[in-house]
Amino acid sequence: MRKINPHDFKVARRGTSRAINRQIALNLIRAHQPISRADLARLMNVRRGVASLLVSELLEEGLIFEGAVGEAVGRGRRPTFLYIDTRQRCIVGVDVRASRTYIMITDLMGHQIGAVSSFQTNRDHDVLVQDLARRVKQLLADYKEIGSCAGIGVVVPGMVDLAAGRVLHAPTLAWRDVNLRDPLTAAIGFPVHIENSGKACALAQLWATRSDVLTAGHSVFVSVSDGVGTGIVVNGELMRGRHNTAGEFGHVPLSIDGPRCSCGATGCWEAYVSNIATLSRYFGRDLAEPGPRDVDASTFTVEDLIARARAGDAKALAAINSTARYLGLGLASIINAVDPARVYVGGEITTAWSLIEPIVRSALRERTLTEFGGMTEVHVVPAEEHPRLRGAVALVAAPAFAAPMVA
Amino acid sequence: MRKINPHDFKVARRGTSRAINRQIALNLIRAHQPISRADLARLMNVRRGVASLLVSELLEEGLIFEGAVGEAVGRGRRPTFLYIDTRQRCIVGVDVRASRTYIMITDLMGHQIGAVSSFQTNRDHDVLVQDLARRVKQLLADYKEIGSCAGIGVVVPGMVDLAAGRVLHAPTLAWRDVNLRDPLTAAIGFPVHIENSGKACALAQLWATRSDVLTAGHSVFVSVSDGVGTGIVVNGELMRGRHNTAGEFGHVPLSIDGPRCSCGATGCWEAYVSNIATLSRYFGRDLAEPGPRDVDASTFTVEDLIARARAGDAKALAAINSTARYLGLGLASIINAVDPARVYVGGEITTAWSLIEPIVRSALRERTLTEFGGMTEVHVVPAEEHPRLRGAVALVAAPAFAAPMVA
DNA sequence: GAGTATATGTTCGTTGTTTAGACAAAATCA
DNA sequence: TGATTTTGTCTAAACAACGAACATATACTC
Repeated sequence: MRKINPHDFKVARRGTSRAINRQIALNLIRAHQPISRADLARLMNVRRGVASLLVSELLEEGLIFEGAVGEAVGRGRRPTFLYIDTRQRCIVGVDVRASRTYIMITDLMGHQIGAVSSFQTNRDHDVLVQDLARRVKQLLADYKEIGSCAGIGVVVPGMVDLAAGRVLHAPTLAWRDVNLRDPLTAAIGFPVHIENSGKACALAQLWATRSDVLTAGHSVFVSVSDGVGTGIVVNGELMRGRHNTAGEFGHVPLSIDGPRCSCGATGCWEAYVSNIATLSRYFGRDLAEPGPRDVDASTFTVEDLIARARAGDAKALAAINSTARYLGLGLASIINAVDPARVYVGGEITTAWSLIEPIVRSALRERTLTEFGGMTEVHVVPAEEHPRLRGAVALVAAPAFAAPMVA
Repeated sequence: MRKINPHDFKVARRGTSRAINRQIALNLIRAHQPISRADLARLMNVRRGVASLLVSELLEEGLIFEGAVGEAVGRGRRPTFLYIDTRQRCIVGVDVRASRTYIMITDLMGHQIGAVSSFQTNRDHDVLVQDLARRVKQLLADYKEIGSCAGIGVVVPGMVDLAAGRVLHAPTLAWRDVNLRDPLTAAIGFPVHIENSGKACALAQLWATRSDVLTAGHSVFVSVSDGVGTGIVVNGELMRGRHNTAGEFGHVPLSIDGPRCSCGATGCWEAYVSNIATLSRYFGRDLAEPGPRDVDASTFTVEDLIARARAGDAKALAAINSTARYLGLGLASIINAVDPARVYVGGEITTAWSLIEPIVRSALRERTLTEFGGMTEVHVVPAEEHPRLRGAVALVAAPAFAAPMVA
């Protein structure tokens, strides 16, 4: 039950019905391919004639293509199968992180082509833009046979002004109000989309075809790394808020008297569960504080810590278990606030999931208000799936499939 | 950019464009009445012919009516003004609270008719249903000349299963899984809508005509009384989540080591800012704990406390100031999570707003992540506006104006 | 192998809706 | 009194869903 905004609405024009049904058809083909015109008509509950017209329109625009004639199910004429046309177009996804920047190339469905490459992130954004432009151009040249590029998606660990294409604040990169989109667009020559990494991860899961049935348009992505990034999907739409800064559950407190957080406040969830927090707990001091560090502490990662815990280091296990408990307590707050059908968790800590899952779940149940909330599905997204890169790709791929704005 | 759910979508039928434009027209008349067909056509950017057809449809259905011929602005034929037809229909709003239950009767626009009445809440829900049915019937008989009743809206301080019309859990009433809707419908004979009070308050503000311009579909309602109720509006739609339990920011922690909350957990925001928490702070002990209470503590209200603070009682002022600070800290979490254009605050504590606003604002700024967030408008809703009763009424009134479900 | 049944995909007339423009009615101004 | 302007209605054209018929292609049956 949405309210129509009397100052910003979309009147239905002559072509609106067609536009709506066209997008529905496109999405059904995406979700059920290979699929025939007749099956499409049955799914949409319209006459075959209508489905045929919609299909011919999508064919003309090159969004879908007719594959081989399929096998007949019983008797009768064999169907001609339809597919999303992922040939001749590609998407480049870029994940800018504090230490390294990752690049991936995919087809229009977001299927990975070739390997993920990476290079050291230069914190001077002008240099980074040049680095990126060179590498993206090289990648597109290497995969020339795949066809033209539909766009570049870039995710950054910080807040983004979508309209201006600017990174408002990225603490780990020490960026403030950096225009990344326009210089990149100018240097590469293809449209560039920029977004916060947590939001993009949530988008990627929303648009992943496998998630269709269960999440029903309500899901949450929590990315635990140096910081904690979150993206919230409500009613099938990413929650952006008034300034595209919604969804920052990483800085909701667990204890306002708790440890200092990178954001300047104290006791944020992030200050309890981020990789830095976990390592600090292990080393028994605050790694965020400036000061001398031994070699161990500066190169030692959470993966190393998990390895030690698995090898029987009780102190390592205790540090991870603490993080697990705080993770569950924070997830409970998100579940109480959003009531999602599923929570996705990504980040290095998930490699220890078999160790920590019971602790996470028990902490989660401890603070969820309802029995349903306590049973909320928590789904681990392993690093090999490259959730941030998939999010970057989704920035480019998703708009073509989105519902038209109406009413 | 909403995703189309390939398992639950709405195909555009022949009448879909009409249905969309009909609702837009209805909303524009609601927002701009009195308005002529020609002005409506200009606002919608359609031909006058289309607007005329839409209007005649709305006239036939009795949703609007033609008023007197208006004054001509310059030369030319005078316009005939259109209005939402609030005659001959009424709505009854019911606010069930732990101590008392309130009843109000309004027209279809939600404009109050007569005075608000109230009676003591009987915690036996069967008795309460009978009490309510009798009083609502009496009220409708008293205002017989207003016309037939479009429906009864009931708000309760607890979680509600909308599909089943059941109150899942209302702690202050000690209700669990109580079917309120069906017995009430049977006893009164008009459709009954039940909803959580925080959600309903948010709905009422969303549908209040004055808020159209500024909130842009992103707003939050926080109701501070015995507990803390919240309702979140995202993209012009109330955030319900998978089980209609979304929006419970009252139980997001300020400090997980903090005081015990009625929900069973510790350190919830509610345990810091609810009226009970404020009074406990003043009396120096936990009022939620069972045990002997002096007369003072059981009849003394937050309003009394505020009166003492205004009269110069330093201890009272300190208790209120603490609440103000915690209020601001919690609001910051909501703002970080939702990034609303405006936050509405209701409840007894708002009568002290002139005292506490600077403290609330400063605490809010302390924990908001962005400058924009820190500037988020906080709007006090005084008790005289009866926000919960308006919410109850909105449950009945809003569906007629909502955008049609499409795509 | 011919005929029948069945499924796919196209075509065509019907109905409903927006779009474009003309027209009558009503008011102001010269 | 006539020109001008605005409102509201009406008509034809374009467009899209609806409904049914038709051609095509395959499998099954006798």
